[in-house]
Amino acid sequence: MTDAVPLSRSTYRHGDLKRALLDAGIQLARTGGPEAVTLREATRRAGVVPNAAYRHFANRQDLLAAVRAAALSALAVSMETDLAALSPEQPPAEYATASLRTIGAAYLHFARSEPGLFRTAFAAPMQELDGDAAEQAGNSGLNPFQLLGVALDRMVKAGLLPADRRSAAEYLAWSAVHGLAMLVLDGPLQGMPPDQIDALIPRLLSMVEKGL
Amino acid sequence: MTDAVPLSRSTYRHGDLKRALLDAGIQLARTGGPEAVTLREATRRAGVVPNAAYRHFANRQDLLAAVRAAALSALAVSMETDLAALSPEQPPAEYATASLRTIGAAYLHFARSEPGLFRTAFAAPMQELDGDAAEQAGNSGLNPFQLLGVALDRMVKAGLLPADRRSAAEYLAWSAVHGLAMLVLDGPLQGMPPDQIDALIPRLLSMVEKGL
DNA sequence: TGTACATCAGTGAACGCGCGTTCACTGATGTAC
DNA sequence: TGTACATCAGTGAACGCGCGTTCACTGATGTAC
Repeated sequence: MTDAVPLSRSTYRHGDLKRALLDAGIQLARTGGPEAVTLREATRRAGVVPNAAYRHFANRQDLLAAVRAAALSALAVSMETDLAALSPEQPPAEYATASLRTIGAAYLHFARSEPGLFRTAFAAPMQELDGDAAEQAGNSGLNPFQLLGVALDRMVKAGLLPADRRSAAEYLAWSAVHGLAMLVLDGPLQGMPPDQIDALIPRLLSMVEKGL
Repeated sequence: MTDAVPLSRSTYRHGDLKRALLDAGIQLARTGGPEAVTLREATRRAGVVPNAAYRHFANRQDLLAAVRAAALSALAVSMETDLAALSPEQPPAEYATASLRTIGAAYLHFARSEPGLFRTAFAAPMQELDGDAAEQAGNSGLNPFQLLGVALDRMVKAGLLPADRRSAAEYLAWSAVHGLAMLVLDGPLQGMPPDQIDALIPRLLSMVEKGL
């Protein structure tokens, strides 16, 4: 994705096949989830012969990893956008809870509006959860997991979360929203009417907030 | 699975190919999850030609559905076993919380000890969540979802859960445990050391208990 | 400014794989007489 | 009790599918002189 010299080596034969394959992969993931991301279909869409992909990706897994990174980045950006709409001027306690709820709501909104990307992002181990994997990050340079961490830190600072419960709190909050997302997307709650899901979300976020 | 006359039509040619295919399917699911449940491999293991499966299952989906039902039933039985170890004599409040925690713990234990079956059970819509789909049920005749409902009812009766929060509370509790299970099994938390997960579980269950 | 050359992105053809599913069949079993 | 027959569980062979991946190639581009 981010080469050392991204511009100098543009337009050669196809122009930018790597980018084209990645874009095709993202589209495939949007529509059909991770299983739909195949080298043959991606090259087909890029108007290129199947094995041409091997000039830019080691194999199918490699392309899939790039798509996954893009999906995670998209989620991070989406979270940041919603967070930016919050006023940091408000009382710390309100700001902290609003941050946490915004993160959770953005997560679930992403899951519902981009189910294919969501499934692609989270159907496999995430590299360097805490590290600085730039490809997964949003504009701030933080990935979704790290953004959640920031929100939880605010909760502690605001006195809403005891410091001794801060550790690993990410995983608890994450579990709750992730579980609902999966139940609704892939699981037994697939048939649930959207407005019933809408009603569930604030209740779930309240549970996390109070239960942490 | 449960024919009207299950014994009368046994041993014919193969003996009980339907059962053999189902068993093979369950083993495949245990090892490789739902994707591993294929007609060809199931028939191979049953020592039979591939298309013989069509005498007993309409197609691959049909076999998979049977395997899924068996997986759900296994989870229900596991929950019931743990619940049976509880003493109903104890104070209602304790009994209720213990029931709820036992359900959650059993769910997570099943997910971790039988990841393939777990993924098979919950990677698709569950038929008749509230209905009496006997194939998914444990010995009590209740499926996992219904067992959770019973535990929540006890919470209400014990005065630990306000009645106006009872509705749809299943989905909130379920989301939390399901999320952790998925993160650990298929998701970004795959690499987490088991004892760290062990430590997380009671905290998650507390969160649900307090947050509901 | 022009020419020879090396690079390497994309081609063309082919592999082997395992899958689900359909077809016409055969022969052991259960049953009617 | 014995025999003819119908049933239908399992056979054998074959289909088409899409996939990932490897091989030797070619020809447009960038570069060195």
